[in-house]
Amino acid sequence: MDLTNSQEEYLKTIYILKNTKNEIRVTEIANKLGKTKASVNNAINSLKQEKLINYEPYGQIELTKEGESLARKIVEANDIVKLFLIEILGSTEENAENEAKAIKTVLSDDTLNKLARYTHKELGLSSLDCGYDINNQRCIECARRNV
Amino acid sequence: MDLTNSQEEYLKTIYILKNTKNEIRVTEIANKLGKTKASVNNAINSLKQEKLINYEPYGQIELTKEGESLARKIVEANDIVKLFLIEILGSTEENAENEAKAIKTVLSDDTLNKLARYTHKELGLSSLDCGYDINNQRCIECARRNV
DNA sequence: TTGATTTGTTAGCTATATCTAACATTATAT
DNA sequence: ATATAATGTTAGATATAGCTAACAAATCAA
Repeated sequence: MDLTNSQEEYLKTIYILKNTKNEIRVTEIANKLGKTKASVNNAINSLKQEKLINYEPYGQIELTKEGESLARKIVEANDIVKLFLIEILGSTEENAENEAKAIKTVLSDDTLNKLARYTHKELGLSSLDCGYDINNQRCIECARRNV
Repeated sequence: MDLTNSQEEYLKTIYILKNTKNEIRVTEIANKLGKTKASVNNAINSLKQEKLINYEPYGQIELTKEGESLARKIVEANDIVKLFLIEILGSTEENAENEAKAIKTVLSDDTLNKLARYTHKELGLSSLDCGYDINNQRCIECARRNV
């Protein structure tokens, strides 16, 4: 039931595009990820099979409830790693983006939570331990500041 | 010329076994990595093709100069990530081992250096910035403490 | 409204990485 | 010295993830 890196990448992209455009096109995903339309087609069919998106040929791409929640988690994991790389280690935005993408797929929820809490604390966003939990409610402070 | 994750994993294992045993057997690698002997066979042939190991059927596995240096780097990257996960985030040894393995393959040299320096500094192993560089000489303090 | 352009799909190929099963070689023990 | 066990190899299958090229459907413009 676990997604492959590739599937996560596609799901993340769909989620992000959903929040900026009203229509998602296969071509758009392909361009964004630097893949061919054929590859995207394969990918969305595999996501459909996993019931993470609804899709009919030539139709709209829609995230299912499960797909949406999984995507949210993936994006959030990405943000956690990126924040750490940029703010704590001093990586560049571009570098952080690339590496976060790859790293987030291999970290356990527990590690992600630890990393988020550590980073928040170091940055003074929370006093001691914000109790961040990627699967549940985010700490109020973190939510307010969107970190 | 870049190795795949899988190749890195095999190379790392060979390097580590070399330092503990005088003989490396295909079966041993297979057990250590939880793969079949057939898979190991494929892998060592691909490493041979990359000139990272010397190997003749039924013979000894030997790291070439290039293989040895690459392996050293992989192991060191692994240690950097593991140290951070355990000492800074408080992960368990087991968890850190698993995640470090996966993470190290995607981090740039630059990020690894930053992570090492950050961890060393936080742990008080170095005063300010130990100047750790995975490709060159390690800082004297780090080398002495083997971190 | 119809032809051109854009968008999406399908078929078939490639490469990596795994597996199982069968076979070959080497080592061991009596 | 030879049978058995351990070790190593090969062949062939599967799955993922990508590609190109050819085709199909939808959209747009004249």
